[in-house]
This record gives sequence, structure tokens and C-alpha cells, in this order.
Amino acid sequence: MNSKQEDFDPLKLEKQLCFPMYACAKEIVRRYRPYLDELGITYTQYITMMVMWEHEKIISTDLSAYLHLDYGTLTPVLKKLETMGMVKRKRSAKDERLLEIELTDTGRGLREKAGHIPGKMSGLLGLSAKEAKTLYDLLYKTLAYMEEH
Amino acid sequence: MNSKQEDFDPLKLEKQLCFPMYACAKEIVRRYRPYLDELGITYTQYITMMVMWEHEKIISTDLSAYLHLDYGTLTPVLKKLETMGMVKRKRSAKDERLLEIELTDTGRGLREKAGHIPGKMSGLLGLSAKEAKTLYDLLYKTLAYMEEH
DNA sequence: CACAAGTGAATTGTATACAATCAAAAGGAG
DNA sequence: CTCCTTTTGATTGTATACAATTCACTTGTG
Repeated sequence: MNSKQEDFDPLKLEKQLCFPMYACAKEIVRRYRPYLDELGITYTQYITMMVMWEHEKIISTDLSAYLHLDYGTLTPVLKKLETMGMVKRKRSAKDERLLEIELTDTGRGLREKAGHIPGKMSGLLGLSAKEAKTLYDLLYKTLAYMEEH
Repeated sequence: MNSKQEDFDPLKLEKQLCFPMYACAKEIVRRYRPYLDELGITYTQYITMMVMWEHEKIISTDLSAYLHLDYGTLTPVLKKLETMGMVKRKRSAKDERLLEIELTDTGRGLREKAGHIPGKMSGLLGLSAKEAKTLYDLLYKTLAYMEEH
């Protein structure tokens, strides 16, 4: 009402692509919580464990790249996972600067308990399989573009 | 290699729709930082101000709903914006429980300085106008679905 | 080998983010 | 009007999230 061309105002919250992405991501993480609470882990710990389940052993640098997480975030997460017995942190023998993260038996065991989560979450978004695929592709396209710019 | 059907493992990070959303949202917010630093505000403060620029005056409850933000997050953000002189916080005369947030002249002035940001950010994603629209629609569809489930 | 430059990780400081809890105020039933 | 329930917002505690800085270790150069 204040502006003659309010609908075209690029500073309107609804016009921004970033905002629904930000809100949507938070909302989805929030929906994970009940299931992750059962496992006693947080969302950040969960995606870290997903990488560990795939790789068994990984250098901290690569983990940081996969998860798009800074060491300021990753270091406390990994220390927490270590105190929970899920992973082991160990300096590389070849290069003392490198930190190797290794999955433990306890960490492997958690995978079984987490097995039902993806199924529970899949219906949460209210999208058809085709829509979900489109969304998935657009998000990865955006991520790929941003990584090289 | 460990599993016979590794490509179909639902616990693979790449199979999850939530992860690219989470990573993408963080990445975009990160790209905002240089521009927002010039204004001396953070991303959360920025989206709060976008709502204020649209509404001039708003009840805290509604602001929380628009931004999908808890009071635990919103209260310190609003107090910070108040100390910066961007908004005023005031209890409603009709209902002392309600907190009214009102845009100040300083806050209005910030809008001019922020005017160039949407243009700067729009090319950041590497998507065509059509793709951006598709992404936008899918995100809002998901948000709407989650709000009623 | 000495040393400058570079890299990987940790630390520090600030700002989110949200569940759980609490307190003040409003609304409602008797 | 008084007790009870509900609602709104603030507070507390824990966990991110990242820029900036620091430190240990490695590599490259002469």
C-alpha cells in the first residue's frame, strides 16, 4: 500500500529464493529431531555419521568438504561423536597435520537403528516422486554452480 | 563396494533431499555476508528487516510465524536491532502480553542501502529464470505442506 | 640443513536456532 | 470477584555455524 509497485519490490521477503530455502531447510531439520532423539544424536551428527557409514575412514578435510562445514563446527561435532564412541580421531602417521576419522563398531551399529529414518522422512515434504526429483536436481545444480563460482 | 546394493542405500548422504537443501541454504546465506557486512547486519537481521520494511509495525507473534523463528532466536535479534536503532519494541496497550515491533526512521533508511542486494544475489545460483521459478514453487509448496502437517 | 611459505586443525568470539521452562497477563467458569 | 486455563514472550541450556586468529607440521628453496 505504501509503494506504488509493491508487488515488484525485490526486497519483499516472498520474492527472495533464499528465504524459502532457509525456512524449508530449518523446518525439515526440525522434523528429524524426534527420530534422531531416539538415537541420541543431532542432525549435524547424523549427516556426519552418514558420511562415516559410507567411508568407514576419512580425512577431516574431505569430511569438511562433503558436509560444507567449517572446522569451527566440525571439531566439536567430531569430539562429541568420539566421546559417544561412534568414531575415533587419530593423527595421520604420514602427515601429523591430518586428522583421520574412523568409524567404530558402535558407530556401525547405529546404522541399523537409523535405517527406518529415511522412509519415515520421505513422505514429509508432500511432493510427488517427480517433483522431489526436480527439486533434488535443482538443488544439486545450484550447489555445483556455487562451488565453482 | 561394501554393500551389494550400495546405490540403493537410503542412508547415503546423496540420496537425501534434506541434505542439499541444508547445504544450499547455508551456502547462500554465506554469500550474503559480504553485502550484509557493508550494512552492519546479519542474515537473520536482514530477513527480519525485510518483514519490517513491508509491515512498518507488526506483532511479535506474526513476525515469528513469517520468519519461522522461535522466541529464543527472535528475542535477542529484536533486542539487537533495537540497540542499533532499527526498530522499537513496545508492549501493546490493549494486551500487555503482546510485543509490538515498529520500524524507525533509521530502519527505513537502511532499506535504501539494501536496495542493490537482491540484484547482486540473483545471478548467484546459476539457474535460468524458469528453473528459479520451479525451485521457488517447489520450496513454497513444501513449506505449505509442512505447515499443515 | 636453515628458513620462509603454505596447509590443516583447533581455538575464540559472535550470532543463530530451538526445546524446555518460567512468568506475566488475559480470558473464562462458577 | 476468584480460581483455573491459555497465551505470549523471555530465559536457560545445548548445539550449531562461521570468520578470524593461532599453532603445529610440512614443503619448497637455496
